[in-house]
Amino acid sequence: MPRVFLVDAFNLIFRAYHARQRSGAAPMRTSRGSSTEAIYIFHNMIRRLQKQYSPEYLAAVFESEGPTFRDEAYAEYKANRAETPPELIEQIPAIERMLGAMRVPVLKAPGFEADDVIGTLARRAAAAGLEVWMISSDKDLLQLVGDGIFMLDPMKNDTLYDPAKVKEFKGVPPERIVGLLALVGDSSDNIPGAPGIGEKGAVQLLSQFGSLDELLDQAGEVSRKSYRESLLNHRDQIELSRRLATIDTSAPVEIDVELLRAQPPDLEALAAFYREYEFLSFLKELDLQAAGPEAAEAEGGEAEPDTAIFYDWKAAGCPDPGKPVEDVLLYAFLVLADPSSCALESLIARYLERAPATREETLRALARRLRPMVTGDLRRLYDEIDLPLMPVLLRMEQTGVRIDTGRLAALSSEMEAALGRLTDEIYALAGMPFNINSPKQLGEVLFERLGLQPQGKTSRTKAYSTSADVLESLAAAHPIVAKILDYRQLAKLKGTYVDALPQLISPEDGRLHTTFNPAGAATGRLSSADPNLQNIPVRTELGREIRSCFIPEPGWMLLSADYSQIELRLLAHFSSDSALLEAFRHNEDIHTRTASEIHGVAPLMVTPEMRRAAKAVNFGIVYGQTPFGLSQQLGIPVEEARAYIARYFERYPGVRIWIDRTIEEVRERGCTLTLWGRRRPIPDIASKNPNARAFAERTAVNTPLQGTAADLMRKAMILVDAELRQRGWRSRLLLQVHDELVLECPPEELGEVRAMVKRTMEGVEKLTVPLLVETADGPNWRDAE
DNA sequence: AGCGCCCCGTAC
DNA sequence: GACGTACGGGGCGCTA
Repeated sequence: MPRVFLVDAFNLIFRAYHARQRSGAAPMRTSRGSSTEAIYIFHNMIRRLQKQYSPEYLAAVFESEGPTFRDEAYAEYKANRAETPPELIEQIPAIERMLGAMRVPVLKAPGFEADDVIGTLARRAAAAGLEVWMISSDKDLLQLVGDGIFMLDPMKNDTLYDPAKVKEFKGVPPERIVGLLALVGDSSDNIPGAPGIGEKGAVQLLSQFGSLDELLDQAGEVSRKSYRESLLNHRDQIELSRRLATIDTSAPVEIDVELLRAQPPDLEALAAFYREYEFLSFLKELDLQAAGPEAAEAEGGEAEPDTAIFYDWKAAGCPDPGKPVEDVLLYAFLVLADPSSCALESLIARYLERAPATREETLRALARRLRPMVTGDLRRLYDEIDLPLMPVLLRMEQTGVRIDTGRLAALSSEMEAALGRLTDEIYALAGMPFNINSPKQLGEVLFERLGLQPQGKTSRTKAYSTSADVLESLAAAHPIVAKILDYRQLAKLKGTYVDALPQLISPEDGRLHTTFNPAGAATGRLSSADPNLQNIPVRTELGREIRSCFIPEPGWMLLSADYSQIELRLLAHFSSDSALLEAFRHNEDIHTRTASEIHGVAPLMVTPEMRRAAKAVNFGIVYGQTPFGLSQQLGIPVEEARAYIARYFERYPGVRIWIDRTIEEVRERGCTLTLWGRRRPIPDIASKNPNARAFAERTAVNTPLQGTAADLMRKAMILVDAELRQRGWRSRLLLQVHDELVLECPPEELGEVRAMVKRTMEGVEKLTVPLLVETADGPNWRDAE
């Protein structure tokens, strides 16, 4: 069906202009000093919409000058609105001229706002059988959505609103948006609404009573007193608010939709415009287009007729196997190894003179800049690991994982009740109610009201610390403390997992789909978000209850396979320390072995407490732990911790040597390297700030271990996925949690898949110590550990 | 109201 | 200050 795009010009110019100001971007001016920022932004937005969606009809709708019917109805209308910056106003005539050159019609109607013009045209075009997309970030327009009318919000990642999306976003369907606005009001338009009724209350009332009229008629029956009185006492004000919020769909716009049909630009006028406003890259592009395709290609460096350029695979989907692919995100991550620097905005700022008009051009330009930097080891990593991993990740994301929602809901109710009880008890012990979730209020209650001994202030704001280890040390001093610790754990697990996860379940297939970011961690680990499925609880009993809600397809099994002690094995490999090598070659329990070494007793004489301390030391070595850190961890004096660490290095001298050598090499080279040559720059290694330098040194030690483990796992995932597919098995990868893979398997495949996964993961690379993979399976994730 | 920072707490 | 890598929830202050 042909589409009509109605662009809410001023709304978008205003929003995009402010977004750019806030981002701190340098102001854009011509050499004569006139501002061109808004012109440039809007130009790019229109070009992008044209390229990306190729609408058959397109028009830009502007506000007309002078008062509208709303000003006549309500003198205070928009009285709160801040003055529009004059330099933005100045650019509007140029924008209209530019649209002329682009042959995009400009519409306005005196006495009406852009919303009314858009509404009128939208209804008319939809009635004529066209599909209408309103391009805007104005929530008021959502009232028009439905019956062939959609809204696209370019400021929100091109979110496209249909009636279901409106309901999801605002809590009410499009036909109740006006009611919602009338109740809630709008401070920026100075629409008063119903005092004391906020968005939540309004959604609840409208869902209960239906329309605004029904609500007003039955206002006496509203149960909450404050709402009832607000509705009864402010009826006139609510009616006025409704009138102001309602878009007029019968504005006098005497224009035939056919006149909005998309046309090619007036190239000469556009070139003149670009010249005048000094948009030189666009001017050059026009010249090249005029000179023909060969010239355009020569200008672009090597030919890319065939190559797909990616940044985000979720938008674009999987290319055919064998098709050349350049992924700008992967390139950037190999070069920079810093997740935040790999954001598109940040890459543009770092590598391009100015942002190209379209996303496609941006990616092309970035690929051209980054390509020559991905050579040698980095090129091999790209070709053999990072790129082949992408389809695997995409499949895992698309598959998702099944959740036992009933069990999760039951857990939520139990936890709710327990939290209620704890809250009462805590208030009673405190002698007053307060917000237990607020560290500030909690600190005041504990350390001022109840007089407990503060353990120190938090680093930045110098507030009382209420962290778990502080509270644990105070548990004996007052009975409230243990209750607060219980409350914290329950509130955390309930809020972060039990209540959050069901909301993210896809209505399409009832499964939970995460997003894996291949450039999410500086070491080369993956990260997982929305939801993060890499930090599902496991340590406490309640946490494991949550884990047990992750379940396979009915009748199938979950299979978990995890690398045992991968980082310590890599430490053995890198350091060649003979005791460490021997321990792993004999497949000893490494923590018991370390305890035995440190205390000079036979492994059989190692007590659980000795093993616990040794385990902390082993972990600490990998993280570059200090005596202070270990003393905190184990609750022992610093001197004792220092002695432990010293004993460790006496028994594993190769480790000491490797750590020193590694730091030295990073100092010379400026970066760390994994086994495959993935680089991470460590600029602070030469810092004069001792703190920064110490941090850099710990990073320098940790990154080769963590990063090599991450690379191993990436390779293993590619191999496991390939084998599953090649064998035509139905078993599939679901999750990766750094050293663990989770799959779901039909029962008849379980045995073979388990053996294959173990063999593949263990055999992924030949090291001087064996890699050991432990597998387990069960009817849920908890029981597959 | 939306955003960002902070504190805190999950995971490996 | 003090243990590496992440994500995210709630509080809270800032800006608009």
